[in-house]
Amino acid sequence: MYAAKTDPKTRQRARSKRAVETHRKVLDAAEKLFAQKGFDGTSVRDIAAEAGVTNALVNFHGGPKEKLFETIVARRAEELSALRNARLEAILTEGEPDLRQVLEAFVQPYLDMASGTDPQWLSYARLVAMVSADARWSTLTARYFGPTALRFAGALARCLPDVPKREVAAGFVFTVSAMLSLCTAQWRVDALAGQAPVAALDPGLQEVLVRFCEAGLRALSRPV
Amino acid sequence: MYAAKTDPKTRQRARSKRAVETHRKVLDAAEKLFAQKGFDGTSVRDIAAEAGVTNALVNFHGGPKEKLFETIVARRAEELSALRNARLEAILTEGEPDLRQVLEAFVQPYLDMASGTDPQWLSYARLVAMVSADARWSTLTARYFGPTALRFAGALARCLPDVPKREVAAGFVFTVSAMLSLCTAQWRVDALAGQAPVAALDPGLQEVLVRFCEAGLRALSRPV
DNA sequence: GTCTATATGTAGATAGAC
DNA sequence: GTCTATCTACATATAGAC
Repeated sequence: MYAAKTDPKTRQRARSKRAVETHRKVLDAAEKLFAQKGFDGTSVRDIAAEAGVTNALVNFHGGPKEKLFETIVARRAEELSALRNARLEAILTEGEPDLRQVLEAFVQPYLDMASGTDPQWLSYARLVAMVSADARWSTLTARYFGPTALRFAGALARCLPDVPKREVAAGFVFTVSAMLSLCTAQWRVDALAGQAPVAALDPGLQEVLVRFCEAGLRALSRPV
Repeated sequence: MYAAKTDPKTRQRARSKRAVETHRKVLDAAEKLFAQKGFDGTSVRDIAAEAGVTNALVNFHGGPKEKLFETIVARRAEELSALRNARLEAILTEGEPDLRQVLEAFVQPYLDMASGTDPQWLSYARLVAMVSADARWSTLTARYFGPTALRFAGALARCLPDVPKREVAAGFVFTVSAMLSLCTAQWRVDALAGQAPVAALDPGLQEVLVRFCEAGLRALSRPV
C-alpha cells in the first residue's frame, strides 16, 4: 500500500477515482505476474505493461519492488487467517474438537476461495508455495502465516493426545503442502490419470485431500 | 554438459585434469546457487564467483544459462529414477505388490540420498520443488520425472484396486509434495514443535512421512 | 582452456515537466 | 497523479589474445 507514505489520518485529500483505479490495476497486475513467474522472474516493467500504465506509476503506487511483493502476499494472507481463525474459534468453544473439524477449519476457507469466482485466489497458492520455499521471505511467512499455523498445530495436538507434538507438527506440514499441491498441480493428477486437464478445482479431489490428510494424521497414533 | 558440443566419439583429445576440475566446480556452484535462489535469482556471475572462475568459463563449460540449469536438474534426476525403477522392478517380479513396499520404493531412494554424506542431495529437493511449481520448466519435468511417476502411479493403483485411478493419482501427488516438504521445510516442523532447527533429515520424521502417506492412500478405499 | 575486454540488452528507481 | 527521459547498475554472452 504505497502512495500512502503519509498516515491515513494525516492524509488531507481523498484520492481521485482514477488514482484509486490505477492503484488497483497495479496491485492486480503485480499479483498476477508474481504468482506466474515469481519475484525475480517478474520485472516492474512487466507489471506496468500488464496494468497498462507507465512503470513510474508502478513505483509510485506500489513502492519499491520488494515492498510491493510483500503487500501482495499480505493482503490475502490476512483475509485468509481471519477466516480460518474464526472457524477454529467456533469449534473450540463447542467443547473438545474433532480432528476432521479442525482440518476442515484450516483447509476449507482456502478451498472455497479458490473455487470461487475470483481466479486470483487459486493462483495465490502458487505464490504461497514460492514464498514458503524461499528462505529470503522467511520473515514474511513468519509474520503472516506463523501465528495461525501455531494455533492449528495446537488444536490438532488436542485431537491426537497420544501423538508426540513433533509428529503432529510434521503431519500438519504435510497437510499444508498437499493442499498447496492440489491447487498448483491438479493438472498433474489429470495427467497421471490420463485425462485432459481441468481448469477449475475439482470438488471430488478436495474431498480426497481431506480424507487423505485425516487418515494420515490418525495413523500417527500408536496402536494401543 | 557443455564443453562437449562435439560428440564424445569424435572428441580426439582427453581434457586436462584442470579442465575437468573447472567443469566440476562450475556445475557444483551452479547447483548450489540454483537450489538456493532459483533460476532467475541466480546470475552467471554469481556462479562464477562461487566457483572461483571467470564468468566466461561458466559459459564455456555450462553453455547458456538455461542449458546449464537443465543439466543440473537432469543429472540427479536420472540417477534417482534409475534407483527407484530398479527397486520397483524388484518388487513387481515378486508377485502382487504391497502398498507400503511401493511407497518405500519411491520415497526411500531419495531420503537415503538426502540423509547421506552429499549435502547437495538434500537441497536438490528445493530445486525440484521450484521446477515443479514453474510452468516454464514443464517439459523438463515431463522428460525427467514423468515416466517414473507414471510407473509408480500404475503400481499404486494395483495395490488399491477399488480406488478410482484419479484418486490414486491425487494421493500420489500429495505423497510427492509431502516428501518434498519434509526435505525443504523440516525446520518448520521444528518451529511448530517449539524446538531448535536440526540440520540433518530426521529419521523419525521419515518414518512419520511414510506412515502418513500409506494411511492416506488406504483411506481412499470406500468402506465395503 | 582460460583470460580480459566489451557488445548489447534489461533491470530498478527517480527527477522534473505538466 | 501521471508523464517522458534518463541515471546507474547489472544481466547474458562472445570476440579475440594468450
